[in-house]
Amino acid sequence: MSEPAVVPDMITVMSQQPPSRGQRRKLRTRTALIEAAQEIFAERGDLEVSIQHITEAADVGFGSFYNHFSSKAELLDAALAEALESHAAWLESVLAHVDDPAEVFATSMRLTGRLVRTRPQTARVLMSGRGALLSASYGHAPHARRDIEAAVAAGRFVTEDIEVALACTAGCLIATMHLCDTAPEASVEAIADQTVLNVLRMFGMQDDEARRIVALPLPVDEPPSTTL
Amino acid sequence: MSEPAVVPDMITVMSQQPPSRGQRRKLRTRTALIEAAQEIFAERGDLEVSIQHITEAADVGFGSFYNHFSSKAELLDAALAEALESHAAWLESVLAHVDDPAEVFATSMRLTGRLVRTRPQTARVLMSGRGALLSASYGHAPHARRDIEAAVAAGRFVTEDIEVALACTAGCLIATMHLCDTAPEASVEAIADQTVLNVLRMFGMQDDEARRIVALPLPVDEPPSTTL
DNA sequence: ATTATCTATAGATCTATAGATAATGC
DNA sequence: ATTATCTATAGATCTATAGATAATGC
Repeated sequence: MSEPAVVPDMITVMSQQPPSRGQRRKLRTRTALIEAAQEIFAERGDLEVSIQHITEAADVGFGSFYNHFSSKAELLDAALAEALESHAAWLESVLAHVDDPAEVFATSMRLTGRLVRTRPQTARVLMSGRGALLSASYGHAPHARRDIEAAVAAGRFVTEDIEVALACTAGCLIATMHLCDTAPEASVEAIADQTVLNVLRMFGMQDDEARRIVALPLPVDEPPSTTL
Repeated sequence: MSEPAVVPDMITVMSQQPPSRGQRRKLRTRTALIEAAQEIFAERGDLEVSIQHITEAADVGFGSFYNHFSSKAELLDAALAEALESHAAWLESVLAHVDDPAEVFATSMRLTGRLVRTRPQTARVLMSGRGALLSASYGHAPHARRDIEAAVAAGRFVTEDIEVALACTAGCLIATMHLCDTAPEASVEAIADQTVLNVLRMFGMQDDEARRIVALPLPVDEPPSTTL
Protein backbone atom coordinates (compact mmCIF):
# COMPACT_ATOMS: atom_id res chain seq x y z
CA MET A 1 0.00 0.00 0.00
CA SER A 2 1.29 3.43 -0.90
CA GLU A 3 0.63 6.53 1.13
CA PRO A 4 -2.83 7.94 0.43
CA ALA A 5 -1.49 10.94 -1.42
CA VAL A 6 -4.38 12.68 -3.09
CA VAL A 7 -7.71 12.27 -1.43
CA PRO A 8 -10.38 14.59 -0.21
CA ASP A 9 -11.87 15.49 -3.59
CA MET A 10 -14.29 12.62 -3.72
CA ILE A 11 -14.91 12.80 -0.02
CA THR A 12 -15.97 16.41 -0.39
CA VAL A 13 -18.32 15.38 -3.16
CA MET A 14 -19.73 12.67 -0.95
CA SER A 15 -20.52 14.93 1.96
CA GLN A 16 -22.63 17.23 -0.18
CA GLN A 17 -25.91 15.95 -1.56
CA PRO A 18 -24.87 14.98 -5.08
CA PRO A 19 -26.97 16.80 -7.64
CA SER A 20 -28.21 14.39 -10.26
CA ARG A 21 -29.52 10.85 -10.20
CA GLY A 22 -26.62 9.85 -12.44
CA GLN A 23 -24.11 11.25 -9.98
CA ARG A 24 -25.77 9.29 -7.23
CA ARG A 25 -25.65 6.09 -9.24
CA LYS A 26 -21.94 6.57 -9.88
CA LEU A 27 -21.36 7.27 -6.21
CA ARG A 28 -23.24 4.12 -5.23
CA THR A 29 -20.93 2.02 -7.37
CA ARG A 30 -17.87 3.73 -5.97
CA THR A 31 -19.12 3.28 -2.43
CA ALA A 32 -19.86 -0.39 -3.02
CA LEU A 33 -16.28 -0.90 -4.20
CA ILE A 34 -14.81 0.95 -1.22
CA GLU A 35 -16.96 -0.96 1.26
CA ALA A 36 -16.06 -4.27 -0.33
CA ALA A 37 -12.39 -3.34 -0.19
CA GLN A 38 -12.69 -2.41 3.49
CA GLU A 39 -14.39 -5.71 4.27
CA ILE A 40 -11.90 -7.81 2.36
CA PHE A 41 -9.01 -5.89 3.82
CA ALA A 42 -10.35 -6.26 7.37
CA GLU A 43 -10.83 -10.00 6.89
CA ARG A 44 -7.60 -10.83 5.11
CA GLY A 45 -5.21 -8.12 6.23
CA ASP A 46 -4.39 -7.17 2.67
CA LEU A 47 -5.95 -6.64 -0.72
CA GLU A 48 -4.06 -9.42 -2.47
CA VAL A 49 -7.16 -10.63 -4.21
CA SER A 50 -8.19 -10.29 -7.82
CA ILE A 51 -10.09 -7.25 -8.99
CA GLN A 52 -12.74 -9.68 -10.13
CA HIS A 53 -13.10 -10.97 -6.59
CA ILE A 54 -13.51 -7.40 -5.35
CA THR A 55 -16.12 -6.47 -7.93
CA GLU A 56 -18.06 -9.63 -7.16
CA ALA A 57 -18.03 -8.83 -3.45
CA ALA A 58 -19.25 -5.34 -4.32
CA ASP A 59 -21.87 -6.79 -6.68
CA VAL A 60 -20.62 -4.58 -9.48
CA GLY A 61 -19.63 -5.40 -13.04
CA PHE A 62 -15.97 -6.14 -13.46
CA GLY A 63 -15.35 -3.36 -15.97
CA SER A 64 -16.88 -0.74 -13.69
CA PHE A 65 -13.85 -0.96 -11.49
CA TYR A 66 -11.85 0.98 -14.06
CA ASN A 67 -14.41 3.74 -14.16
CA HIS A 68 -13.36 4.59 -10.62
CA PHE A 69 -9.88 3.30 -9.92
CA SER A 70 -6.92 2.43 -12.06
CA SER A 71 -5.38 -0.07 -9.65
CA LYS A 72 -5.98 -1.96 -6.44
CA ALA A 73 -3.55 0.30 -4.59
CA GLU A 74 -5.65 3.31 -5.57
CA LEU A 75 -8.78 1.65 -4.25
CA LEU A 76 -7.01 0.76 -1.02
CA ASP A 77 -5.89 4.35 -0.55
CA ALA A 78 -9.43 5.54 -1.08
CA ALA A 79 -10.77 2.96 1.38
CA LEU A 80 -8.31 4.03 4.05
CA ALA A 81 -8.97 7.71 3.47
CA GLU A 82 -12.71 7.15 3.70
CA ALA A 83 -12.33 5.30 7.00
CA LEU A 84 -10.07 8.02 8.41
CA GLU A 85 -12.42 10.81 7.39
CA SER A 86 -15.63 9.28 8.62
CA HIS A 87 -14.07 8.26 11.90
CA ALA A 88 -12.76 11.80 12.41
CA ALA A 89 -16.16 13.28 11.57
CA TRP A 90 -17.82 11.01 14.12
CA LEU A 91 -15.39 11.94 16.91
CA GLU A 92 -15.74 15.61 16.06
CA SER A 93 -19.51 15.50 16.24
CA VAL A 94 -19.58 13.54 19.47
CA LEU A 95 -17.08 15.77 21.27
CA ALA A 96 -18.07 19.14 19.86
CA HIS A 97 -19.46 20.33 23.16
CA VAL A 98 -16.43 19.40 25.31
CA ASP A 99 -14.12 22.31 26.19
CA ASP A 100 -11.12 20.78 27.92
CA PRO A 101 -8.61 19.78 25.20
CA ALA A 102 -7.08 17.07 27.41
CA GLU A 103 -10.53 15.56 27.81
CA VAL A 104 -11.25 15.72 24.08
CA PHE A 105 -7.91 14.12 23.36
CA ALA A 106 -8.34 11.32 25.90
CA THR A 107 -11.95 10.56 25.09
CA SER A 108 -11.16 10.40 21.37
CA MET A 109 -8.55 7.79 22.12
CA ARG A 110 -10.87 5.80 24.39
CA LEU A 111 -13.58 5.74 21.74
CA THR A 112 -11.13 4.83 19.00
CA GLY A 113 -9.71 1.94 21.00
CA ARG A 114 -13.22 0.64 21.58
CA LEU A 115 -13.75 0.35 17.82
CA VAL A 116 -12.06 -3.03 18.06
CA ARG A 117 -15.25 -4.28 19.66
CA THR A 118 -17.86 -1.89 18.27
CA ARG A 119 -16.68 -1.79 14.64
CA PRO A 120 -14.04 -4.48 14.14
CA GLN A 121 -13.74 -3.88 10.41
CA THR A 122 -13.27 -0.15 10.69
CA ALA A 123 -10.75 -0.78 13.45
CA ARG A 124 -8.67 -3.05 11.26
CA VAL A 125 -8.64 -0.57 8.42
CA LEU A 126 -7.52 2.25 10.71
CA MET A 127 -4.90 0.02 12.34
CA SER A 128 -3.39 -0.85 8.99
CA GLY A 129 -2.63 2.64 7.76
CA ARG A 130 1.00 2.72 8.89
CA GLY A 131 0.15 5.29 11.51
CA ALA A 132 -1.86 7.36 9.03
CA LEU A 133 -4.48 7.55 11.79
CA LEU A 134 -2.46 10.35 13.36
CA SER A 135 0.19 11.17 10.77
CA ALA A 136 -1.94 12.02 7.75
CA SER A 137 -2.71 15.62 6.95
CA TYR A 138 -6.45 14.92 7.07
CA GLY A 139 -8.77 12.79 9.19
CA HIS A 140 -8.39 12.93 12.95
CA ALA A 141 -4.68 13.77 12.94
CA PRO A 142 -5.05 17.57 12.72
CA HIS A 143 -7.61 17.46 15.51
CA ALA A 144 -5.32 15.47 17.78
CA ARG A 145 -2.49 17.88 17.07
CA ARG A 146 -4.74 20.82 17.87
CA ASP A 147 -5.83 19.19 21.15
CA ILE A 148 -2.27 18.45 22.25
CA GLU A 149 -1.13 21.97 21.44
CA ALA A 150 -4.06 23.48 23.30
CA ALA A 151 -3.42 21.23 26.31
CA VAL A 152 0.24 22.25 26.31
CA ALA A 153 -0.74 25.92 26.08
CA ALA A 154 -3.11 25.43 29.01
CA GLY A 155 -0.31 23.86 31.02
CA ARG A 156 -2.03 20.49 31.22
CA PHE A 157 0.41 18.54 29.01
CA VAL A 158 4.18 18.69 28.91
CA THR A 159 6.00 17.58 25.80
CA GLU A 160 9.26 18.54 24.13
CA ASP A 161 8.36 17.61 20.55
CA ILE A 162 4.85 17.65 19.15
CA GLU A 163 5.66 15.38 16.18
CA VAL A 164 7.15 12.70 18.41
CA ALA A 165 4.23 13.11 20.79
CA LEU A 166 1.70 12.54 18.01
CA ALA A 167 3.58 9.54 16.67
CA CYS A 168 3.84 8.00 20.14
CA THR A 169 0.14 8.53 20.73
CA ALA A 170 -0.78 6.84 17.47
CA GLY A 171 1.73 4.08 18.12
CA CYS A 172 0.37 3.28 21.58
CA LEU A 173 -3.19 3.28 20.34
CA ILE A 174 -2.63 1.14 17.27
CA ALA A 175 -0.35 -1.31 19.05
CA THR A 176 -2.79 -1.90 21.88
CA MET A 177 -5.66 -2.28 19.42
CA HIS A 178 -3.60 -5.06 17.86
CA LEU A 179 -3.13 -6.46 21.34
CA CYS A 180 -6.91 -6.77 21.66
CA ASP A 181 -6.91 -8.95 18.55
CA THR A 182 -4.13 -11.12 19.96
CA ALA A 183 -5.77 -11.64 23.34
CA PRO A 184 -9.48 -11.89 22.59
CA GLU A 185 -10.44 -12.73 26.12
CA ALA A 186 -9.06 -9.43 27.44
CA SER A 187 -11.33 -6.46 27.97
CA VAL A 188 -11.14 -4.02 25.10
CA GLU A 189 -12.36 -1.25 27.40
CA ALA A 190 -9.73 -1.95 30.04
CA ILE A 191 -6.94 -2.08 27.46
CA ALA A 192 -8.07 1.14 25.79
CA ASP A 193 -8.34 3.01 29.08
CA GLN A 194 -5.02 1.68 30.34
CA THR A 195 -3.43 2.85 27.09
CA VAL A 196 -4.82 6.34 27.51
CA LEU A 197 -3.63 6.40 31.11
CA ASN A 198 -0.14 5.52 29.87
CA VAL A 199 -0.23 8.27 27.26
CA LEU A 200 -1.44 10.89 29.72
CA ARG A 201 1.43 9.92 32.00
CA MET A 202 3.74 10.26 29.01
CA PHE A 203 2.48 13.84 28.71
CA GLY A 204 3.45 14.49 32.32
CA MET A 205 -0.04 14.55 33.73
CA GLN A 206 -0.52 13.88 37.46
CA ASP A 207 -1.72 10.40 38.25
CA ASP A 208 -4.99 11.37 39.96
CA GLU A 209 -5.99 13.78 37.22
CA ALA A 210 -5.16 11.23 34.52
CA ARG A 211 -7.26 8.60 36.26
CA ARG A 212 -10.16 10.99 36.56
CA ILE A 213 -10.11 11.77 32.83
CA VAL A 214 -9.86 8.12 31.87
CA ALA A 215 -12.86 7.25 34.05
CA LEU A 216 -15.19 9.93 32.66
CA PRO A 217 -18.49 8.67 31.28
CA LEU A 218 -18.34 8.32 27.51
CA PRO A 219 -20.69 10.51 25.47
CA VAL A 220 -21.83 7.54 23.35
CA ASP A 221 -21.30 3.83 23.17
CA GLU A 222 -21.00 3.25 19.46
CA PRO A 223 -20.37 4.98 16.18
CA PRO A 224 -23.37 5.34 13.88
CA SER A 225 -24.29 2.10 12.22
CA THR A 226 -23.46 3.32 8.74
CA THR A 227 -19.96 4.66 8.46
CA LEU A 228 -20.23 5.39 4.77
CA MET B 1 1.53 -11.01 5.61
CA SER B 2 0.50 -13.66 8.10
CA GLU B 3 1.92 -13.92 11.58
CA PRO B 4 5.27 -15.67 11.60
CA ALA B 5 3.90 -18.83 13.17
CA VAL B 6 6.58 -21.48 13.04
CA VAL B 7 10.10 -20.24 12.97
CA PRO B 8 13.17 -20.92 14.99
CA ASP B 9 14.01 -24.33 13.51
CA MET B 10 16.06 -22.99 10.66
CA ILE B 11 17.43 -20.20 12.78
CA THR B 12 18.73 -22.74 15.25
CA VAL B 13 20.36 -24.59 12.38
CA MET B 14 21.91 -21.39 11.16
CA SER B 15 23.52 -20.47 14.45
CA GLN B 16 25.41 -23.76 14.65
CA GLN B 17 28.15 -24.47 12.15
CA PRO B 18 26.28 -26.62 9.65
CA PRO B 19 27.97 -29.98 9.27
CA SER B 20 28.40 -30.82 5.61
CA ARG B 21 29.27 -28.86 2.52
CA GLY B 22 25.89 -29.78 1.10
CA GLN B 23 24.11 -28.33 4.10
CA ARG B 24 26.09 -25.17 3.69
CA ARG B 25 25.20 -24.92 0.03
CA LYS B 26 21.52 -25.31 0.85
CA LEU B 27 21.79 -22.69 3.54
CA ARG B 28 23.50 -20.29 1.15
CA THR B 29 20.56 -20.54 -1.24
CA ARG B 30 18.08 -20.05 1.55
CA THR B 31 19.99 -17.08 2.89
CA ALA B 32 20.18 -15.51 -0.57
CA LEU B 33 16.41 -15.77 -0.88
CA ILE B 34 15.81 -14.27 2.56
CA GLU B 35 18.22 -11.41 1.94
CA ALA B 36 16.63 -10.67 -1.41
CA ALA B 37 13.19 -10.69 0.19
CA GLN B 38 14.37 -8.30 2.90
CA GLU B 39 15.83 -5.94 0.32
CA ILE B 40 12.77 -5.99 -1.92
CA PHE B 41 10.50 -5.61 1.05
CA ALA B 42 12.50 -2.68 2.43
CA GLU B 43 12.45 -0.95 -0.94
CA ARG B 44 8.85 -1.56 -1.93
CA GLY B 45 7.06 -1.96 1.38
CA ASP B 46 5.61 -5.30 0.36
CA LEU B 47 6.48 -8.50 -1.42
CA GLU B 48 3.97 -8.10 -4.23
CA VAL B 49 6.46 -9.14 -6.82
CA SER B 50 6.74 -12.38 -8.75
CA ILE B 51 8.68 -15.29 -7.33
CA GLN B 52 10.74 -15.10 -10.49
CA HIS B 53 11.70 -11.53 -9.64
CA ILE B 54 12.76 -12.64 -6.17
CA THR B 55 14.85 -15.55 -7.39
CA GLU B 56 16.54 -13.30 -9.95
CA ALA B 57 17.38 -10.77 -7.24
CA ALA B 58 18.75 -13.63 -5.17
CA ASP B 59 20.65 -14.97 -8.20
CA VAL B 60 19.09 -18.37 -7.67
CA GLY B 61 17.29 -20.68 -10.07
CA PHE B 62 13.54 -20.19 -10.14
CA GLY B 63 12.72 -23.74 -9.12
CA SER B 64 15.00 -23.60 -6.09
CA PHE B 65 12.49 -21.35 -4.41
CA TYR B 66 10.22 -24.33 -3.85
CA ASN B 67 12.99 -26.32 -2.21
CA HIS B 68 12.82 -23.83 0.64
CA PHE B 69 9.44 -22.14 0.72
CA SER B 70 6.02 -23.03 -0.55
CA SER B 71 4.75 -19.47 -0.92
CA LYS B 72 5.81 -15.85 -0.80
CA ALA B 73 4.10 -15.40 2.56
CA GLU B 74 6.25 -18.15 4.00
CA LEU B 75 9.40 -16.47 2.74
CA LEU B 76 8.25 -13.16 4.17
CA ASP B 77 7.65 -14.74 7.57
CA ALA B 78 11.12 -16.23 7.50
CA ALA B 79 12.66 -12.91 6.48
CA LEU B 80 10.93 -11.10 9.34
CA ALA B 81 11.85 -13.79 11.83
CA GLU B 82 15.46 -13.68 10.73
CA ALA B 83 15.60 -9.90 11.15
CA LEU B 84 14.00 -10.11 14.59
CA GLU B 85 16.35 -12.82 15.78
CA SER B 86 19.56 -11.29 14.55
CA HIS B 87 18.63 -7.88 15.89
CA ALA B 88 17.86 -9.38 19.29
CA ALA B 89 21.13 -11.28 19.30
CA TRP B 90 23.02 -8.09 18.55
CA LEU B 91 21.35 -6.13 21.36
CA GLU B 92 21.89 -8.98 23.77
CA SER B 93 25.61 -9.18 22.99
CA VAL B 94 26.13 -5.43 23.20
CA LEU B 95 24.31 -5.02 26.51
CA ALA B 96 25.34 -8.24 28.25
CA HIS B 97 27.51 -6.39 30.75
CA VAL B 98 24.90 -3.81 31.85
CA ASP B 99 23.16 -4.55 35.15
CA ASP B 100 20.42 -1.94 35.49
CA PRO B 101 17.32 -3.29 33.69
CA ALA B 102 16.00 0.23 33.07
CA GLU B 103 19.25 1.07 31.35
CA VAL B 104 19.22 -2.10 29.26
CA PHE B 105 15.65 -1.39 28.25
CA ALA B 106 16.29 2.23 27.32
CA THR B 107 19.55 1.64 25.51
CA SER B 108 18.00 -1.19 23.48
CA MET B 109 15.33 1.24 22.33
CA ARG B 110 17.84 3.97 21.51
CA LEU B 111 19.92 1.59 19.44
CA THR B 112 16.88 0.16 17.69
CA GLY B 113 15.60 3.61 16.76
CA ARG B 114 18.98 4.47 15.30
CA LEU B 115 18.71 1.55 12.87
CA VAL B 116 16.74 3.90 10.62
CA ARG B 117 20.05 5.58 9.85
CA THR B 118 22.55 2.78 10.47
CA ARG B 119 20.65 -0.08 8.77
CA PRO B 120 17.69 1.35 6.88
CA GLN B 121 16.68 -1.96 5.33
CA THR B 122 16.70 -3.86 8.61
CA ALA B 123 14.75 -0.99 10.15
CA ARG B 124 12.02 -1.22 7.54
CA VAL B 125 11.68 -4.95 7.97
CA LEU B 126 11.37 -4.62 11.75
CA MET B 127 8.92 -1.72 11.40
CA SER B 128 6.68 -3.77 9.16
CA GLY B 129 6.05 -6.68 11.46
CA ARG B 130 2.75 -5.43 12.89
CA GLY B 131 4.41 -4.91 16.24
CA ALA B 132 6.07 -8.33 16.10
CA LEU B 133 9.21 -6.51 17.24
CA LEU B 134 7.88 -6.69 20.80
CA SER B 135 4.86 -8.96 20.57
CA ALA B 136 6.40 -12.11 19.13
CA SER B 137 7.37 -14.93 21.42
CA TYR B 138 10.94 -14.82 20.16
CA GLY B 139 13.41 -12.12 19.14
CA HIS B 140 13.84 -9.15 21.42
CA ALA B 141 10.31 -9.24 22.86
CA PRO B 142 11.04 -11.67 25.73
CA HIS B 143 14.10 -9.63 26.65
CA ALA B 144 12.12 -6.41 26.77
CA ARG B 145 9.49 -8.08 28.92
CA ARG B 146 12.15 -9.39 31.26
CA ASP B 147 13.71 -5.91 31.54
CA ILE B 148 10.41 -4.21 32.30
CA GLU B 149 9.51 -6.79 34.93
CA ALA B 150 12.91 -6.47 36.57
CA ALA B 151 12.64 -2.69 36.55
CA VAL B 152 9.20 -2.88 38.14
CA ALA B 153 10.49 -5.31 40.77
CA ALA B 154 13.37 -2.94 41.52
CA GLY B 155 10.89 -0.09 41.94
CA ARG B 156 12.24 1.85 38.96
CA PHE B 157 9.20 1.46 36.69
CA VAL B 158 5.53 1.72 37.53
CA THR B 159 2.99 0.03 35.28
CA GLU B 160 -0.41 -1.53 35.80
CA ASP B 161 -0.37 -3.96 32.89
CA ILE B 162 2.75 -5.48 31.40
CA GLU B 163 1.09 -6.45 28.11
CA VAL B 164 -0.18 -2.95 27.49
CA ALA B 165 3.20 -1.58 28.53
CA LEU B 166 5.02 -3.76 26.01
CA ALA B 167 2.61 -2.88 23.23
CA CYS B 168 2.91 0.85 23.96
CA THR B 169 6.68 0.61 23.96
CA ALA B 170 6.70 -1.13 20.59
CA GLY B 171 4.11 1.27 19.25
CA CYS B 172 6.06 4.38 20.24
CA LEU B 173 9.28 3.00 18.82
CA ILE B 174 7.87 1.84 15.51
CA ALA B 175 5.75 4.94 15.00
CA THR B 176 8.66 7.31 15.58
CA MET B 177 10.88 5.23 13.32
CA HIS B 178 8.25 5.80 10.63
CA LEU B 179 8.36 9.48 11.55
CA CYS B 180 12.07 9.52 10.68
CA ASP B 181 11.21 8.28 7.20
CA THR B 182 8.55 10.96 6.80
CA ALA B 183 10.79 13.82 7.95
CA PRO B 184 14.20 12.96 6.53
CA GLU B 185 15.75 16.23 7.64
CA ALA B 186 15.08 15.50 11.32
CA SER B 187 17.72 13.96 13.55
CA VAL B 188 17.20 10.24 13.94
CA GLU B 189 19.15 10.33 17.19
CA ALA B 190 17.07 13.16 18.64
CA ILE B 191 13.81 11.45 17.69
CA ALA B 192 14.91 8.11 19.11
CA ASP B 193 16.05 9.64 22.39
CA GLN B 194 12.94 11.78 22.71
CA THR B 195 10.85 8.65 22.17
CA VAL B 196 12.66 6.80 24.94
CA LEU B 197 12.25 9.80 27.24
CA ASN B 198 8.51 9.69 26.57
CA VAL B 199 8.36 5.98 27.30
CA LEU B 200 10.32 6.29 30.52
CA ARG B 201 7.90 9.00 31.61
CA MET B 202 5.07 6.64 30.70
CA PHE B 203 6.63 4.19 33.16
CA GLY B 204 6.49 6.81 35.89
CA MET B 205 10.19 7.56 35.98
CA GLN B 206 11.35 10.89 37.39
CA ASP B 207 12.31 13.44 34.79
CA ASP B 208 15.94 13.90 35.85
CA GLU B 209 16.62 10.17 36.06
CA ALA B 210 14.97 9.58 32.69
CA ARG B 211 17.09 12.28 31.12
CA ARG B 212 20.24 10.81 32.60
CA ILE B 213 19.51 7.38 31.17
CA VAL B 214 18.68 8.75 27.74
CA ALA B 215 21.94 10.67 27.65
CA LEU B 216 24.20 7.76 28.56
CA PRO B 217 26.97 7.02 26.08
CA LEU B 218 26.04 4.22 23.72
CA PRO B 219 28.13 1.05 23.86
CA VAL B 220 28.48 0.95 20.07
CA ASP B 221 27.53 3.02 17.07
CA GLU B 222 26.38 0.40 14.62
CA PRO B 223 25.28 -3.20 14.32
CA PRO B 224 27.78 -5.58 12.75
CA SER B 225 27.99 -5.14 9.00
CA THR B 226 26.60 -8.58 8.24
CA THR B 227 23.27 -9.18 9.85
CA LEU B 228 22.80 -12.61 8.36
C1' DA C 1 24.03 -42.82 -5.21
C1' DT C 2 22.00 -38.97 -3.34
C1' DT C 3 20.59 -34.40 -2.98
C1' DA C 4 20.08 -29.62 -4.53
C1' DT C 5 19.81 -26.61 -8.18
C1' DC C 6 18.45 -25.16 -12.64
C1' DT C 7 15.65 -24.88 -17.14
C1' DA C 8 11.54 -25.20 -19.57
C1' DT C 9 6.66 -25.33 -19.82
C1' DA C 10 1.59 -26.46 -19.10
C1' DG C 11 -2.21 -24.68 -17.06
C1' DA C 12 -4.30 -21.32 -14.45
C1' DT C 13 -4.85 -17.05 -13.39
C1' DC C 14 -5.39 -11.87 -13.85
C1' DT C 15 -5.49 -7.31 -16.01
C1' DA C 16 -7.04 -3.99 -19.10
C1' DT C 17 -9.79 -2.88 -22.94
C1' DA C 18 -13.32 -3.02 -26.55
C1' DG C 19 -17.95 -3.22 -27.63
C1' DA C 20 -22.82 -3.99 -26.11
C1' DT C 21 -26.43 -2.84 -22.96
C1' DA C 22 -28.91 -0.12 -19.73
C1' DA C 23 -29.93 4.20 -17.29
C1' DT C 24 -30.26 9.16 -17.21
C1' DG C 25 -30.78 14.04 -19.10
C1' DC C 26 -33.00 17.21 -22.02
C1' DA D 1 -27.56 12.10 -26.83
C1' DT D 2 -24.78 11.15 -23.14
C1' DT D 3 -22.83 8.61 -19.54
C1' DA D 4 -22.14 4.54 -16.63
C1' DT D 5 -22.37 -0.18 -16.25
C1' DC D 6 -21.84 -4.77 -17.79
C1' DT D 7 -20.04 -8.87 -20.62
C1' DA D 8 -16.60 -11.11 -23.09
C1' DT D 9 -11.95 -11.80 -24.37
C1' DA D 10 -6.98 -11.15 -25.95
C1' DG D 11 -2.66 -10.96 -24.20
C1' DA D 12 0.30 -11.01 -20.49
C1' DT D 13 1.61 -12.71 -16.51
C1' DC D 14 2.57 -16.10 -12.75
C1' DT D 15 2.68 -20.47 -10.24
C1' DA D 16 3.89 -25.05 -9.57
C1' DT D 17 5.88 -29.08 -11.37
C1' DA D 18 8.53 -32.33 -14.20
C1' DG D 19 12.76 -33.58 -15.93
C1' DA D 20 17.73 -32.43 -16.77
C1' DT D 21 22.04 -30.95 -14.89
C1' DA D 22 25.42 -30.15 -11.45
C1' DA D 23 27.43 -30.77 -6.87
C1' DT D 24 28.34 -33.63 -2.85
C1' DG D 25 28.97 -38.03 -0.07
C1' DC D 26 30.86 -42.44 0.40
